[in-house]
Amino acid sequence: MTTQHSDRTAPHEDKPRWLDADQQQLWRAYLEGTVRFVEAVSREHEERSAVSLNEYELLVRLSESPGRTLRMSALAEGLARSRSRVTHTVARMEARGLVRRSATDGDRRGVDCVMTEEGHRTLVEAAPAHVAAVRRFMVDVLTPEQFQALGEAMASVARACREDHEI
Amino acid sequence: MTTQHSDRTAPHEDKPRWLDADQQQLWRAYLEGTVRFVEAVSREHEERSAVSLNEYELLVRLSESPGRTLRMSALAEGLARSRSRVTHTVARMEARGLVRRSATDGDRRGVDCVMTEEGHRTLVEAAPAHVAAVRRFMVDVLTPEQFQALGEAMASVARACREDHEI
DNA sequence: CGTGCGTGGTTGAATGTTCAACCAGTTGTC
DNA sequence: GACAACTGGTTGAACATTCAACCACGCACG
Repeated sequence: MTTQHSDRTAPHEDKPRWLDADQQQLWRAYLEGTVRFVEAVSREHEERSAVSLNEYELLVRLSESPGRTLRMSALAEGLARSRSRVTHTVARMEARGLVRRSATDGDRRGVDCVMTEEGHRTLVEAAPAHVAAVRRFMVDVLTPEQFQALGEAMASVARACREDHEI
Repeated sequence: MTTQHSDRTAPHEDKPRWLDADQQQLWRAYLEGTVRFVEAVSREHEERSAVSLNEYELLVRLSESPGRTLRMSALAEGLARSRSRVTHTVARMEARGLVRRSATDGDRRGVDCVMTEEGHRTLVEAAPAHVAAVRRFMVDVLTPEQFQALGEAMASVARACREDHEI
């Protein structure tokens, strides 16, 4: 693992010094942690479930919405994904019978995405493995205080990103 | 099978209650924060730089290695990406003159990836915008204590994931 | 030696994502 | 009420990633 990081010799000269050494280390830990975490959770989905992590998250959103229904744009916004990506994903899931599309009433531009019974069943089947993975790789390895600090910090980050994007 | 479950009552009924309400909220914040953050930083790269966030991270690894060189497998492991993915990415970057491949000496199976002068120049040009984005969307919106807690928590998560993967 | 197995890396096809162009419907404005 | 600008969504081609099959080399053991 190449976390060799040093001021002593040439190798590091290239990187502008933009955080002090301690901060660098924290930043690296953040990077590695997030990527390994989604990797680990995704792996669980591939191995044990009929839907990918992405699809699972989409189903979760639908399951939480009244009528198990959400507009395409609301889905995209809620998942922080491009509209195009959601269109394609939903198309594939529709072909598998997990969701179904229907016109939004009131606004004829809109399209509602509705979770089917089959989609619901799939979600329920996938949930335990998902939950177990999140526990195993995150919740259970942190103290409650750490988990809370993590959530609060990321809430601030999310807000900053959201604000910037909207402007 | 049109066994309508009670759609209109508790919208949340579907999701097994696997974390208490507060924890749910923290978990959601984590999810949203991480995805919006990479989205925001990526956007900066698309807009202001010649390399994507992925390619940038690869160049950073090389810049930190002696001789600006790393074996393909070391790159893959360090970046937590599949070997295949690194092969393809490096192929594209090689075509653009950012890196170059050469045989590892001592082990004729191995391939070294070397950052070129051009690649180095590109990295140096891209760095300020990258740094600014990370500061703007994360470091500057957190207190030092928050940032530290975040880094430490993710270090634990990373360790848990790594251990699981190796076994 | 030779055979078998593990490692390092590539390949190409299938799959998923992005990007830009587009269509249809809505809203505002004069 | 007509026209421009905006919103919601789709399309298809370009691009990126994954997956499984594969090749070449190294290592161990008979």
